[in-house]
Amino acid sequence: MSETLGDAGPRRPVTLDDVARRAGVSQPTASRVLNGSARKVNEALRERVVTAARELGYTTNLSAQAVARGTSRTIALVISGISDPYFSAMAAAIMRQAELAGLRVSIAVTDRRSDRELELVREIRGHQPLAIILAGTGFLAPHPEDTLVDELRRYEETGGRVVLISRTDLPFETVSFDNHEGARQLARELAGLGYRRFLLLGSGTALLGMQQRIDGFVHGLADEGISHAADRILYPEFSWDGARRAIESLEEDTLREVELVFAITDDMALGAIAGLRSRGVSIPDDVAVAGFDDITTLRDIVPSLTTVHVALDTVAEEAIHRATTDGEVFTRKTVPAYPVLRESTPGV
Amino acid sequence: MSETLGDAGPRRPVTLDDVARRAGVSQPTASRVLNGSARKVNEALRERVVTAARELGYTTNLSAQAVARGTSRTIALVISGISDPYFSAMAAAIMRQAELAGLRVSIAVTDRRSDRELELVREIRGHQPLAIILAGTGFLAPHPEDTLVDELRRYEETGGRVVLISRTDLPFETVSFDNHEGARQLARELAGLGYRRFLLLGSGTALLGMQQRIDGFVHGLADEGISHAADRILYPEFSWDGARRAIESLEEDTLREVELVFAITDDMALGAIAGLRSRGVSIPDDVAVAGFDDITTLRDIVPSLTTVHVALDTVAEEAIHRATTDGEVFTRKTVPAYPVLRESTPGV
DNA sequence: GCGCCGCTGGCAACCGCATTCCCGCAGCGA
DNA sequence: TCGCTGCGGGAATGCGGTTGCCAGCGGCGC
Repeated sequence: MSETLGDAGPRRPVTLDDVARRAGVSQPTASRVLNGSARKVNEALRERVVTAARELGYTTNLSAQAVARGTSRTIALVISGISDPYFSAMAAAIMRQAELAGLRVSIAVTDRRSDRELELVREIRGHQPLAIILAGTGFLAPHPEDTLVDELRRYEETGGRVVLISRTDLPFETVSFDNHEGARQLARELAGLGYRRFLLLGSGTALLGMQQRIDGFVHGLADEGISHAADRILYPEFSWDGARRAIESLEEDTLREVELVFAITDDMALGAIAGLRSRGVSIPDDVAVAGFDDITTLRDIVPSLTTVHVALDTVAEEAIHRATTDGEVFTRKTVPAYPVLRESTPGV
Repeated sequence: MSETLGDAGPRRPVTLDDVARRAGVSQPTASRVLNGSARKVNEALRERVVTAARELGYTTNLSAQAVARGTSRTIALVISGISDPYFSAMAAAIMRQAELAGLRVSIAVTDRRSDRELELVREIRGHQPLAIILAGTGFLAPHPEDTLVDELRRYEETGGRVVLISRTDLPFETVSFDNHEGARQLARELAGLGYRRFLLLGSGTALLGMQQRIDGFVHGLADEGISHAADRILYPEFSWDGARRAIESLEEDTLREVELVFAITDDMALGAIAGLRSRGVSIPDDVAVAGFDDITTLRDIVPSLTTVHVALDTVAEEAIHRATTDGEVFTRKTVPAYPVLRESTPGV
């Protein structure tokens, strides 16, 4: 055959037809053998098809399959940023769970731009995945969320499932951490260690989950009879740098009064630490610091960071479960979060 | 119409046909308007089509488009792990460049299992992307690489492009850092700071790029007349924990002689630091430490880590360029890497 | 020995979109 | 006014795979 000499030029990919022909069966039969079908095929034929497929190096054209079936075994994950340790840990957890469920996952990154988020969702809709999981914390301000909601609604109407993680602002299936309770417990533990004068760093951007952490912390302090906490709450830009700058621009007097800084994320806690150090403050001797998220890659920070641990795997599992179980309506589910005390808050 | 009352049950997604019908044009015309076609369409019709599409919330079915066109604007990125800061930074860089080039990127994670890697490549082949970029450091040992090579070859034969990052062991387009030169320059700088007695941490798994870092470092020391360096090279497991354990199980006498530990990755350098600290060694006063990769998320480590900076964006750009430019053969390209001295190596 | 049923393979239609080809039409020059 | 050219719309076909349906075959019961 010309097989032997034809090594140049892009050859056409091997199709199911090729396999069928080589195995001497019809194309539907080959399809039934190679791609999970309910119908049985005679063992001898099955064997021939499998062999032919292997010899030819056949791979199912997943696009064609998706078109024909009208659906795919893929779930789409939308996150804010891939190099953010929180999101990458989340993505890893989701992928782990998805693999267990025999699902592919395709990741899309919004880069924290909500226009991009909308664009991505539209594009994803074009892929007709089984489900869309939105793990990015939504930024309410910039663009009309209704457009996004519309888009997601449309997607749901055509049989897709939408799952939100840590984002209770949209009317879809939601899985989130117990931000309020986690922060509250943390506050109580810290109060138990003798801390009394706190500085809280929230998010300048309106983020529901983040505000819950602030509220929970304040609530926890109130539980312990510390009621003046709400005086010292800052809302800098929601980032490492935002936290650092907030600390750096603090009045000297104000800073001197602070015993402990609680930031709503580990990332911001690190920014706060950087800011504190640039002002010559020693941690934890002068000021203690606590964060939220318990990010693994921060294990090497010195002093080790007191924070609130969130069960990513549980959240991921719940999310995948909701993504794959259709019909039922779960509404909102909350996963526990609990404080982890480390060296950055040794107590007074 | 029944439109008004039919709000229950999965409705069929809006297709191009629906749009065409509503706009009162033929389906090809709608196609030409909505998806980039060479042919022009009358402005009035174009308008009608666009409006109809918007009103109906039409989204191109990308799978169908891929089937019809036989190709897609997607590139597939294969990395070892998503929560590894190095890979997530790499992925972020690739996505940035891809977006500039108007490409989608779908990420697949091997979890460092080479069987999974093979499986993924087969699956990816089924998606018929424009290109496959393999950024994971290959693990040569476990499975016959030829199978992977076969698979990639097949993919190339059907018009796809394969690009490898930091992985010079396979016969495809390759972009990598100048590991050797980067490490060599670092060694020379450190020698210039007065360090003389080094401990090197390599990779127990055979990884070409990683070995180059060791070789380059040794070479650099030799440049400075330090020739006995090769005595103190350890090859622990290629991970944070591997490095930590290697340090912890060091003989007391051996440890006492060490002035500086060079690890082939920042990750391992951190493991080494953890190990050193657990043995009561102060950094950098007793022992200095240097790594490789210059991972951004480690900015908060104290003391800040001396390392070798790699230009991720340049690598990503080169990779995308190779992924999109067909016909030409680029073979192997090297991107510079240069040392960055920080607090972890103050000099003797 | 006949009829019925169940099993399994193949035919053909179909999924949603792109593209080729054909044809009508307007515009232009002669 | 006629013919030619060029543009743009539409019918038909194809992409790779799936699935409803029919037909043929073998097994079984009576």
